[in-house]
Amino acid sequence: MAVKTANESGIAGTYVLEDQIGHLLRRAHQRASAIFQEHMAEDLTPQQYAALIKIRDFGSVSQNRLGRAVAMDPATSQGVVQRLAAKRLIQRGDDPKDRRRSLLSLTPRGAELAEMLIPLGRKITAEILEPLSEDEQAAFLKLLKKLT
Amino acid sequence: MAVKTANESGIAGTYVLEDQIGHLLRRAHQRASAIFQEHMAEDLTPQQYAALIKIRDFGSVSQNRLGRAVAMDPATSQGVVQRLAAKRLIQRGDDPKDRRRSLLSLTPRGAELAEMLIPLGRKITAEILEPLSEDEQAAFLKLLKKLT
DNA sequence: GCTACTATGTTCGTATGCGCATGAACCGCG
DNA sequence: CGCGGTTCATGCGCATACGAACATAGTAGC
Repeated sequence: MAVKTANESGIAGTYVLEDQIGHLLRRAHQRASAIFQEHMAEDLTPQQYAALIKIRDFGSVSQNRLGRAVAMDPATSQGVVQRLAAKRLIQRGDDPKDRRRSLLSLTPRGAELAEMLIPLGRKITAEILEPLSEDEQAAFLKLLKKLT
Repeated sequence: MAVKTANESGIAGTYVLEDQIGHLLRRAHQRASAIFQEHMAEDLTPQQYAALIKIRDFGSVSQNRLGRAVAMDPATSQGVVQRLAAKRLIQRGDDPKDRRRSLLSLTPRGAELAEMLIPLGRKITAEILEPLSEDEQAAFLKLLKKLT
């Protein structure tokens, strides 16, 4: 029964939601987050984990700079930083050179935890990629990076 | 406990957040959403658009079934459906066979809008994939579907 | 026909995620 | 020095996203 009218380009095919990249990316991200939450310790969310690792890499960093590094809006990183601080994993110090900034750094507990969580992060990454072969994983990573 | 040290695989290398799939998927999804919002009409969010298209495909569908079709939690689809109804794009009817359900369907305005938006959806998909060549796009789609 | 299980829609709480606005502080240039 | 533009942190509003808990409504097994 007349499925053709849906078609603007004359020929074109059907429009299948499940074939749209945006939708697929959303679902893949959903699955990745679910796997992450399933295995991560300390009730850390993916974003909290990312922030923790980045602060570890920087040693000491302002909130905005951290946000840019992990691709978070300033308003968003604000909340993430707050929750990490509430968990006593990071602390805020003052920047003597810029009174607007608060310098974030890991607490001893945060530093210790970060080291313990990294191997866990590797396992999670492996599990997310498990449906793909080695070669496919490499190819996928390469293409995904182009879409960032 | 004692997950050995930071390194379960023995050698392993550095741990770069930017190489983790979860993080890359999140960023790619972020970019896709941004491109979508930039071009979509009627202030429709990606999820609202997905729901609209799916209801169009179904003709008439319950809220939970719709949610499963577009990969949304019942609690989440509730909100999306509410906002689409507030925009007068969909309407809720009663299911005579199951008094728990409310059957969703497009309003005339919603149906008309859906037809107009589909070509827009195609353009958006194309723009999101623009950084990739034709071959890469096909390969990426294929791999991405395996991770859903 | 009754009971146990399941399904549906809803509300609550928490966590992103972003646009927009604001106040404070910094910086470059004249 | 001072002024305009920029940066930083924060707040508010809206929209996902999902777990948990609920009341109501079907359904399967006995």
